[in-house]
Amino acid sequence: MNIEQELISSIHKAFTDLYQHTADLQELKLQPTRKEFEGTYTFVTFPYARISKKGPEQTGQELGAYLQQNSALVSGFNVVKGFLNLEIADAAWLQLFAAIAGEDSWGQLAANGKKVVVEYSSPNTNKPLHLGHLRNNFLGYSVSQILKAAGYEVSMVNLVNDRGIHICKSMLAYQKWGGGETPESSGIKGDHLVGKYYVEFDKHYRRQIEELVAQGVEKEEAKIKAPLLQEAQEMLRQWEAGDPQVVSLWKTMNSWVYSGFEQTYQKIGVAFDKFYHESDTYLLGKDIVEEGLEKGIFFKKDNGSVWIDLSSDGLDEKLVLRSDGTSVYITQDMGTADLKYKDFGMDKSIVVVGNEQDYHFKVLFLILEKLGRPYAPGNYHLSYGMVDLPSGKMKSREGTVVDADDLVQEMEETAENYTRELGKVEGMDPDEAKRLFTMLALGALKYYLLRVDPKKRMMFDPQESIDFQGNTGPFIQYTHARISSLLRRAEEMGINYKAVEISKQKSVHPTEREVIFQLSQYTDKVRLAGEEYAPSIIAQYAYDLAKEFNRFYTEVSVFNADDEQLRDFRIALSAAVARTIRHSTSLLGIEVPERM
RNA sequence: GGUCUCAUAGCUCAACUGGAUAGAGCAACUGCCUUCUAAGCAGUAGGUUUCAGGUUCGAGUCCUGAUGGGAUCACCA
Repeated sequence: MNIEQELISSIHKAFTDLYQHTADLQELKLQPTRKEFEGTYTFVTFPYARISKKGPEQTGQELGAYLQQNSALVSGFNVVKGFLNLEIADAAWLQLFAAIAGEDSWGQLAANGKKVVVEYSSPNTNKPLHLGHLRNNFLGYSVSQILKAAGYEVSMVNLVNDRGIHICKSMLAYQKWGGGETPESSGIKGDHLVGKYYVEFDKHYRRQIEELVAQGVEKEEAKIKAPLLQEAQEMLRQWEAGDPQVVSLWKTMNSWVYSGFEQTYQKIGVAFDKFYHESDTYLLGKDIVEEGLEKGIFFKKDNGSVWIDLSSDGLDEKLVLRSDGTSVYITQDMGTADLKYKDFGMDKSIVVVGNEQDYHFKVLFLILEKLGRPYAPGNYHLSYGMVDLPSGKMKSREGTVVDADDLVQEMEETAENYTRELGKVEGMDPDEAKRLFTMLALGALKYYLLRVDPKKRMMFDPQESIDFQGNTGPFIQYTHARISSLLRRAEEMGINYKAVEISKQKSVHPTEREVIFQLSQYTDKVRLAGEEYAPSIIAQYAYDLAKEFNRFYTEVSVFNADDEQLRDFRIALSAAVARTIRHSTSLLGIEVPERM
C-alpha cells in the first residue's frame, strides 16, 4: 500500500471529472505538509489554475472537496493560497502500518538483475590510512550496501597501488637507515613502519634540495637532481627489470603494509570481494592504445607518443602512451576497466575517488565511450570532496594528517570515558562494554563522515567535531537501545505483540501518526540513495526517524497505555522502528547496541 | 590565464531537485527524571541564503556578471 500513489491517482481522476483534463501522471507531485499546517501531504495548485480556469485557491477547494468525497484516504483538507493540504484518515495510517509490520524484507527492494562493481579504498602502500581514506572507505562500503538494498548484485573491489616511485622511496630509506627492523622487532604496525621510512626519505630529500639550492642550483632543478630521488628512480627501474633483491625487499615491505591494512579494514568494518594490484595491471592498456590507433581515435606524434584530441568535447589533448612506449596512469586505467568488465560483466561500474581526479575520469570515461565499450554508459565516478582540518588542508609532509588508526583509538577512549561517566557500564560484562565502546566510536565517526553530501568538501575538527549528542551516530544507537529495552520488558511480560490486530485499533495519536509516516518513507529513501549514490540521504533519514521516535517515547507511555490493545500496538510500532533503525544504519556500516 | 566546483545562523551541516514564514545539531539561555534508558524531550534567541542583475504566479535552488575559497590543466599517480 502506498498512500502517495493512491492520492496521485485520485488527483488524476479529479482533473478528469472536474475539468475534463487528462493530467500527466509524472507531473503530479505531492510534498509533505509543513509542520505549521494541518495535514500530511500537500498538493500545489498554482500550476493548474490555467487548467481549471479558476484561481489557485478555488482550484484547491474543488480538488479537496472531490478527494474528501471520493477517496477513503482523505479525511479532511484545508487550502492556504495555492496549497491544498490533505489530512489522511486514521484507518489508512493503521492499514499502512500493518503492511509495514508484516513486510518480510523491509528495506530490501526487489532484485533488478543488474550487476554493479564498486571500487573503493585503493590505497598506496607507502603509508598508513588517514582521515581522507576513512571518508573514502566509509562511502564505498555504504554505497555498496545501499545498492544491494536497492536490488543490485554488488561486488566490492580494491585496486591497490603497490608499485611506483612512492614505494621505492620508502624502500630506499629503509635500506639506508632501517637497520633491519621489522614490525615484530619494533612493535610497530606494518603500514606505520613503512610510512615512517617514507617520512624519513622526505626529510633527507628536502635537506639535499636545500644543500643544492645553497650551491646556487635552481629549486626546480634541485628537486630533480637530488641524489636520493635519482636513487629512488634507479630502484624503480631495477624493480621493473625484476632485480631479485629489489623485488624481494618490495615483497617484504608490502606484506607488512598489507597486514597493517588488513587490521585497519577489519577494525573499521569494511571488506572486499576482490583485490587488484597495480603491479599486475600496470602493463595493461597498451593493446587498447593499438586498438584506438587503428580506429583512428588516437593519433601518434613524431616522437612516437600517442594522444587523443578531445578539443571537440571541450577538453584538451591528452597523452595515452609515452614516447618510450610505457604506460601512463590513464593507460592502465583503460586496461583495468576492461579487466573488471571481463571479471564481472557488470552493468554499472563505480569508482570512489576524490574530486581532485574529476578531470582524469572525465577523460577516461570519454575515451571508453569513443572506443565503443559496452560498459561505458555504466561508468560513474563517485567523486567526493576533501576533508579539511581547522588548520586547513591535510599535508602528509607537514605532519598535519590525522592517522586513521590513531583517530579510531582516540574515539574509543572518548566513548569509554563518556559512557563510564554516565554510569552505563554497571552490570555489563567487560567484553560487552568493550564492544560497546568500539561500536559507539565507529558509529560517531561513520555518521559524522557520511551525513554530509559526498560531493561537498567538509570540515573535521578532531577536538570538537565528534559528539555523542544531537545529530550523531550515538543518538541513533541510543534510540535503538531504548527500544531494545522496551522489547526485553515485553518479552519478560510474555506479551506477544506481533499478534496484535491493528485493524481493531480505533484511533491514532498524532505522534504515532508521525512515526508511521516516517516509516512509510523508508523504501523511497533507499531507492533515492541508490540513484544518487548518497549515504547522506540514509543518514539523515535514520536521524529523523530516531528523533520522531523519541518524541513519541516521551509523549505517550507504552506500558501504561489505556488498554492492552493499545499497548501492544505501541510495542509493535516501536519494534518496527527498531527494525528500520537497524536496517538503515547497517546501510551506513554502523552497528547498534541492545543496551547502552 | 583556461576549465570545473563551492559560498546558507557564531560553528558543523539540511532544505525531497522551482513552492508556504529557509530547518537540525553544537555553542548560549529556560523548563522537564517517585512512570518504559535525560546519550532524551519541550522552549527562547540566532538569517538581506556572498554581492548585483535577470527568467515567472513563486528563486537558497535556473541564467548572466562580480567577489572570495578550492581543485585541475605533467611523457606523476
